[in-house]
Amino acid sequence: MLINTRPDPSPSAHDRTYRGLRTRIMHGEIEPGFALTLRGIGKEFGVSMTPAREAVRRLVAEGALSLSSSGRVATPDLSNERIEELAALRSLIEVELASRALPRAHMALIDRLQMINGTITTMVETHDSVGYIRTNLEFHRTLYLRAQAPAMLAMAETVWLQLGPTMRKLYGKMRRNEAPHFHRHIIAALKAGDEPGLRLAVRSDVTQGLRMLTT
Amino acid sequence: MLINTRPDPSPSAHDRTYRGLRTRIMHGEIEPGFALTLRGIGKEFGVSMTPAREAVRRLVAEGALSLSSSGRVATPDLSNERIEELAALRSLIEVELASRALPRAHMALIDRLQMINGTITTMVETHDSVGYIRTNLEFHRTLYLRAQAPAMLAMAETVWLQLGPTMRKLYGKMRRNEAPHFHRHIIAALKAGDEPGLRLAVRSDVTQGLRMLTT
DNA sequence: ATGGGTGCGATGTGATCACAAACCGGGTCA
DNA sequence: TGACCCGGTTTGTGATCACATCGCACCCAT
Repeated sequence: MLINTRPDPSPSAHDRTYRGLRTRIMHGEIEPGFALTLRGIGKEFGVSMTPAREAVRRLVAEGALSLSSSGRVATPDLSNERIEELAALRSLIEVELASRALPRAHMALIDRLQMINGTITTMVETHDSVGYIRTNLEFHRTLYLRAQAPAMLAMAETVWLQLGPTMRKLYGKMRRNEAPHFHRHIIAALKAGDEPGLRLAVRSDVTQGLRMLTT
Repeated sequence: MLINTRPDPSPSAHDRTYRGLRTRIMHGEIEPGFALTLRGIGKEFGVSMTPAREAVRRLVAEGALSLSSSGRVATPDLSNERIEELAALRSLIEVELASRALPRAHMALIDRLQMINGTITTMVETHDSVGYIRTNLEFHRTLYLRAQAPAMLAMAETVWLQLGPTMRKLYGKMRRNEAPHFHRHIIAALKAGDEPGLRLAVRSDVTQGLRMLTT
């Protein structure tokens, strides 16, 4: 009766457009500063301008897109200060999410995380930066889902969304030859039930990428 | 040239509608579960359905409004678990904001906070719950503006927005006869440059209201 | 009298259109 | 040669319309 957790049986045109754009942005498939047009988005998703505009407005509200003064829409090119803020937000929220997930982390979850981490290694080896970002986010989301904190998770995803295009630039320029080793620390802390260690590992993993950009 | 921090010289119809609704929601002028209609919103702000729909979509994206399965829009009626999450988010983000504002807090800021706190007392005495919520938020925003962290502040305001209608219910039912005394602790810690004290005071102030609801 | 079906009004959705502003050329003149 | 102007084109905005869906109340049959 009140269970509306169903993912929506008939996705509206607006929702398809929104989800499509959102995924592309979050996974870093669009470079910072790239300009989009409503008619172009509409044509791409087979809808008219109206749903395209709603999807764009929604993404602007979430900080995934930037609206210039004349209404032109583009992916944002973040300043270093803003990147630092967003990294700090990631750290704050995700450390809390990990901490809440810890007591509920069964062995099945840890196995799944290890499997995802293996996929990340594959992505690194094949130099698939989009796949790397997507799988890395899947690693974090899988862990945080156990926290049973949907509002916090939504907040964290909003931050990921804002960092999407920048992550593309970041991981594009860094010589990456191995999966993030802090993921192993996270898994180890989960196994040991070590909360301080988990918090430190998550914080380190989240803020490691930042150092590449602002220095 | 690139300075588009100007608050927008000609507010569009969509923006007026959005801001109007947002203010009313954040200040607790609408009770939880109240239903709105696009045509009603349009008539109220003198615009057509299109800008009204965009404003609603934006507010839904920010969690300020809830979209039922059939597309009907209403202010959300939050569960206790969600309220706890949002309170925890407020605590995480606002403690960080206060901490970042501390080194930049001059005497003029402290004076201004004390003045706002006086206004809060007035609001309490006149039983103006909307005015109370508005002035209380002004107190926090004035402090956090000094942190020079716009992304974090935006995140905090999003949380306020989601809690708006619930705050109305909360402050409506509590017998309140004095301004929140943790505000005095905040001001004292600012004066003393006491960061741990400030963090504790902010955390206490933010989570105090929660206890009224979930118990 | 009451339960269920039916039709009308209200509501959200998406497409289309008219319009204004912005952008991007080329062409012209100093 | 270079800067400036100007017109065509692109783009966002907001209004309006047609339509599907939902809710609700009224009415009829049992």
